[in-house]
Amino acid sequence: MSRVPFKEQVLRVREDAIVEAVNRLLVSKGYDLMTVDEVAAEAGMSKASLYKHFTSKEELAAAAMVRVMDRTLAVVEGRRDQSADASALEQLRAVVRWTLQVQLAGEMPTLPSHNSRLVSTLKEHRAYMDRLLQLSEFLGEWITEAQAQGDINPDLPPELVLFTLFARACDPVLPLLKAGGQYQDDDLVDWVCATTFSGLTGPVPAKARRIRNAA
Amino acid sequence: MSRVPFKEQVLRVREDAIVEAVNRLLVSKGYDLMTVDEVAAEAGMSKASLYKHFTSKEELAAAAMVRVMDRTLAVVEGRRDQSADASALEQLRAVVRWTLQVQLAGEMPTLPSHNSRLVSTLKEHRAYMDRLLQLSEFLGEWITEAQAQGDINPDLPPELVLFTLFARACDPVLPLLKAGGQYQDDDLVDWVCATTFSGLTGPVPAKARRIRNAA
DNA sequence: GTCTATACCCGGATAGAC
DNA sequence: GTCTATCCGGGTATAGAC
Repeated sequence: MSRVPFKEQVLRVREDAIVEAVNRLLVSKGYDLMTVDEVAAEAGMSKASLYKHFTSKEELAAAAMVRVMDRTLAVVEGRRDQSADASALEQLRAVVRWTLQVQLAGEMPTLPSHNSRLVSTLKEHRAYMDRLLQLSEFLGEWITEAQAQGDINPDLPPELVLFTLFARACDPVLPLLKAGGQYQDDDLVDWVCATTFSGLTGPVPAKARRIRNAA
Repeated sequence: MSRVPFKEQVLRVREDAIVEAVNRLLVSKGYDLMTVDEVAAEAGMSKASLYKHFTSKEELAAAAMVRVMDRTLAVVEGRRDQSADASALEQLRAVVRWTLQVQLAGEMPTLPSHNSRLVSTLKEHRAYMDRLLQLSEFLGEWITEAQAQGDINPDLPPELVLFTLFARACDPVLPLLKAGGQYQDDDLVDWVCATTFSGLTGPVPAKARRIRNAA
């Protein structure tokens, strides 16, 4: 077996602690209000040490996004291999469900789209862009398959479907309802998942359809 | 007729210019990256003068939100009075369409939900909260009516429906697709509106339903 | 590589003359 | 009420000793 130098292991552990802290802070305060001092404090080191691992605040954010991308890719690839009998629509629905659960668990980081420095850092970031493209391809296959089977509206551009699914990762509806505090997490996930695929109208029972069409 | 003092007219005009500038900057850079210096420059006055009208950056943001609320309330009340024959669902759909168009036109301001100072300023802000509640009541009536008629899924909490509609005002799908630049604005509005009410599955033609249910 | 201390800058808010 | 000039907190990033 190949020996991993002890020093590198320590390095990895510390960097994991940093990225973990960034993730927590991105969730709780958002990128702009997150300070590098806080990250260092949460990760248990000084700010200067932190800057030896990551060269800028933008790089910290990118690392957190890489981490969540890896988690997502693991889920997607897992379902590819082990639930290959599921329909494309079911696969997509399962991924959305998982995304909503991660968000409810307070583990889904998001970044402000307005910050142009941050956006360009991400666009240059190989590790991040590779994973983003990889994920888009996986989902894209399921999307076109579901459209071919008529499970997703074939008139919609696949791009729009993809973005709509991505958008569930930062859907404001979930935190708003959770803040109200009068619903079970599972119900929230069910409802948002249902509206994503079936809309507010909902899956129309045959009876209601007849009545409405008659009107 | 009651005479409006000239000085007050000037005041109003200048404050309109300020709020207009804030709106533009909120759209283009977002709250965090918007600086009060920029607002003053765009409004054509010095920062110190600006602070005579609005006492803080948060108040500026609140004023912009009041403005967009007023625009929205005008649309809603207009449809109430002049399109009273439309179904509740049609009314809601029309409001969503209008919202999406405003967003595409680059006139829809949004605020970061993470900033707790900002959030508490808004919660204390009478003018803003009054309008928010008023709008929620108007939409709430249409929502329960549409649910009673079976046009909106009655199993969904009205709250969730309301939040889902509100969320269209800051839907990231629209700007993402617009950035791609290969679709007409009208199509984008149609598609997002369709997915909001009918979901990604889309309005299911009877034929497809039979085929799928048989499988 | 880790720390303490600090340079440097930017942005919100204000002082004080007019 | 408007301006110029300034304060001051806080944030990113770095210097330099260990």
